[in-house]
Amino acid sequence: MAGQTYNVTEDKNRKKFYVLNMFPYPSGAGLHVGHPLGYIASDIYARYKRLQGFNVLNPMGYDAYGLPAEQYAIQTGQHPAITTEQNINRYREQLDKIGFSFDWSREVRTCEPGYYHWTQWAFQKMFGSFYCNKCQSAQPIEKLIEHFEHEGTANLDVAQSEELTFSANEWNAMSDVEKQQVLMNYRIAYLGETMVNWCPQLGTVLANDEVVDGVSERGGFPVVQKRMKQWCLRVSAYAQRLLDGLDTIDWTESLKETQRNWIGRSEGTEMQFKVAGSDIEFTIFTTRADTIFGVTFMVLAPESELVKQLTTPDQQAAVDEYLTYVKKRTERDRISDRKVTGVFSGSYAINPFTGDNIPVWISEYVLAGYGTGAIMAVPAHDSRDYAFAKHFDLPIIPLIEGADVSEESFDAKEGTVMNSPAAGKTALDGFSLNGLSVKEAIAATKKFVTEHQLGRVKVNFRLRDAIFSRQRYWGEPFPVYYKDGMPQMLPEECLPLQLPEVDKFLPTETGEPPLGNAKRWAWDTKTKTVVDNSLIDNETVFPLELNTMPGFAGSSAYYLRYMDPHNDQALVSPEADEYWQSVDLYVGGSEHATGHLIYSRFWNKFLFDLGVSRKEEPFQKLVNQGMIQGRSNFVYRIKDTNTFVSLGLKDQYDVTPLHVDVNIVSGDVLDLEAFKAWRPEYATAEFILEDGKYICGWAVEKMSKSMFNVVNPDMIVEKFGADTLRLYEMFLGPVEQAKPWDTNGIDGSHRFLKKFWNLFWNKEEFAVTDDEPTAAEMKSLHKLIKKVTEDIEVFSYNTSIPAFMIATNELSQLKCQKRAVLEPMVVLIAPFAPHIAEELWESLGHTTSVCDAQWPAFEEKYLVEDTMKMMVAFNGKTRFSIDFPADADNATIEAAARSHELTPKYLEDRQIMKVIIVPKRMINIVMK
RNA sequence: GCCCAGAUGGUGGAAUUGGUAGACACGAGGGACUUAAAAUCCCUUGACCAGUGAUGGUCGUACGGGUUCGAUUCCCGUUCCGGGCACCA
Repeated sequence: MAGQTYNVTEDKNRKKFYVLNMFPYPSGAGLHVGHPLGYIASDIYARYKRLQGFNVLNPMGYDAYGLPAEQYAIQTGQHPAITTEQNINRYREQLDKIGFSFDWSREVRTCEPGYYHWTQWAFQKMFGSFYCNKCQSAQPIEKLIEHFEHEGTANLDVAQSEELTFSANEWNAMSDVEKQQVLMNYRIAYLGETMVNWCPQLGTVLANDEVVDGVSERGGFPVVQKRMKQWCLRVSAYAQRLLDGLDTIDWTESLKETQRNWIGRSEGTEMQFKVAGSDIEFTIFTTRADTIFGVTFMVLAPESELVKQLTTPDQQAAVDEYLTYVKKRTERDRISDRKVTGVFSGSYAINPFTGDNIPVWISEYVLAGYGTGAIMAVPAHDSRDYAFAKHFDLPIIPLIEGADVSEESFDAKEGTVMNSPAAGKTALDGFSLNGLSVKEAIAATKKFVTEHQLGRVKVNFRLRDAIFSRQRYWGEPFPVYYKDGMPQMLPEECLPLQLPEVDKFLPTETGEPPLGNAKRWAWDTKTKTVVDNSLIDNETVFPLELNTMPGFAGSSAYYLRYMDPHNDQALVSPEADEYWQSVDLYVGGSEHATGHLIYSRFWNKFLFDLGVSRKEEPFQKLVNQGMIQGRSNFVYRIKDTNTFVSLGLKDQYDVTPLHVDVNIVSGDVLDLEAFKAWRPEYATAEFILEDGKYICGWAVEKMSKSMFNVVNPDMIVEKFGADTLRLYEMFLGPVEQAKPWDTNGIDGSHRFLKKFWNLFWNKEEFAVTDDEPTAAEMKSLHKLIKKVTEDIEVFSYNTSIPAFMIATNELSQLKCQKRAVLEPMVVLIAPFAPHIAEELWESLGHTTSVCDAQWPAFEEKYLVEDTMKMMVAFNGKTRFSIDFPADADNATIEAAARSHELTPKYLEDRQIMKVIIVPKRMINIVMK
């Protein structure tokens, strides 16, 4: 084992297999037993594939940029690079103890210039690209410029922030800065003034997936909406491809569903509404075009630009007051108290189908960021509109036959349409939906709207562009400088732009990001070097970007970098990429479903468009390992005393439950001396015991320091060995499932390994003979091969291990010491318990590593049962069973039946009419 | 509210295609070895009923129905737990 490496090269003579774990953020707390779960599962798979002859890439690295190191730096002044380095060393030490087969020569760290070179490079490429909807691909921005020079915005079908209209002449007449501003509207990485999630406590903006329930995911601080100029990635351009790609990959249905929800495709209609008494026209988006005859009011988002235009002078004061109120509310407020608020704008819109005047309201329940920020409200068939109409006493017109809308709206898309138009009224061009089903009505309305140019069919996505700036120090710097207020990219050959030194990691006094503290953070365009800020003259020396990139930047393409980690000419060479293609098995937590797993799919699709990545989807199969929860222990202190009472007796006293360190509890029995030594205040503790023991209470909680339920893998390895830890983690339950850690059961796994060992070791020496194995021994072996092979393929390791245990028990009873049986068993156990396998392999007289052995193939002939069972059942019950030889013919079966109770008399007595023999397991069915 | 995935002994969980439910392990109880302890090994362990006993019977996979000779498995409905999305029009 010593000195063995698992380093691989692109060996074209062998088939490749790429196994990947989500790389960890090296936190100061080190690994607990939950972290290695996924690594163990994927390591088993990697070792299995290697034994099958695959060239397996199984790399590991560190997602090294992150908030905790920066916050530690702010508190202590310790440079985050130092903290990160220390934590990485600790992680490596812990990982090495568990015996993973990682190719450490390919290790990456996102914070190293050699790595983030390519993060910056990809960002620059995104800046230099736009998204063409027609060819569904990213294209160089030069192509767009060419289009503008010839046609302006005519015949343009591209992803954009706003729909702009200008002619070729207008474009050509623009100044350079104006052109730059226009292009920003189309770039895939763009500087955009948008509403962002601003977290004042963290002093930075956050992406949508970093905000949970209106507070920051890290720290749980309030988040407010703020208009800011930030770098953004046009992820939304890829929405349809991100959705379609899900059908091509082997992920769990629930994870795909989560991504589908997040992408939020919705097919609907955009319709234009004119404003009464003016030539203003505005557009709304609806999925229920069929409800156009039930519209009784319109609603604008408070942030909508239309608010200014549509507010009448006599409503101005009320509207202003409302806008002030809305501005004060944080995201959290809006979620927690969902009260109905709003104000009338004073204007009326005209229903294009009926000509009716409809009041236009303003309310925060309409979101500026989705659709057009304006809706048509149909209170009868939308619960939100219904609540609004009830609150402000607006009319409600039911449109579905039989729907009772006196108490609540009827939101379901079913039923027969009525009142469309209402009796005695006529709509534009005699249009009517009455009598149609809702589905038909939606289709008919879409058709009518398109033909009469009242609007268009439109697909909307909930997926927002990713905000890509963070006001932090410990992240990738943008390779960007500013000239005339417009961002300029550093020349490609000047990358990487290295993170500068600062003396303070906090924002500057003027509120600029931490990089504002850097003294040497200016770009000299002549020498193409970073120079002192004092040299900035805005002619040849310019200020550099002060924001840094977010956490997901470095993790978005690391799987490509592992293919060719030391290449300083390219992110990945075409040769390496051609060989490794994409990740075959990706293992990690499902908490990344809407973050990393969306961003890296987007990032990879962009690189695919560029021709850098050969596969459109980066991760073919994905397995989410479940979280390992902690199992906390409690002691019960009698109030106002230092006396602790055992679990069974606690109800007789008035007690306070207190968390106790699980490491001084064994099988829920407290180690009293260790408890007294645990904390000074317990040194004089007294105990009320039951049966001479102190029994602790327990509960399943998140594994965390504060609950004293963190179990460190190092301790397990020290006590039982890495193989026991590996085996036990797999035996705990299905890999995908969340489950509590319970050290109690670990003895079983440990005992099994000892038993396995004792198949070879007869207390004095390794004893294995070259005798031919018996059929029974071969059967035991081949059943095991089949079971383990199939289980590994579908990742159900927890059922594989019992198979080992059964086989081991069977063979130990057979006093098996046959080489032909034991050698394959060692190979089989090798993925699960590599250390013991390696030692046994050597003891069997092999000079090569067990990794060079071949995974055994099972032979069908040993699997066939020698006896079959015939089951006799009637009245829904199995009555008895008869054994007979497996190769029996019908006469033999009949004879077997007759020799038992299944005689004609038996059948007659029970009024059994007929016996059916079905194939498969030869089960007999007896019918009355 | 919408969507997805679940529910099996005291516990974690097996049963992969509809075919003897509860593999394997933990825990518990009993026993062997031992001066003793540790270690190891063996037996019992879903519930209930009958029997001294071997054993036999009934019930039993959240709940209520259905399909089937036969359902943990398939279908319909209900309850509960977990996850995702959520003023997304």
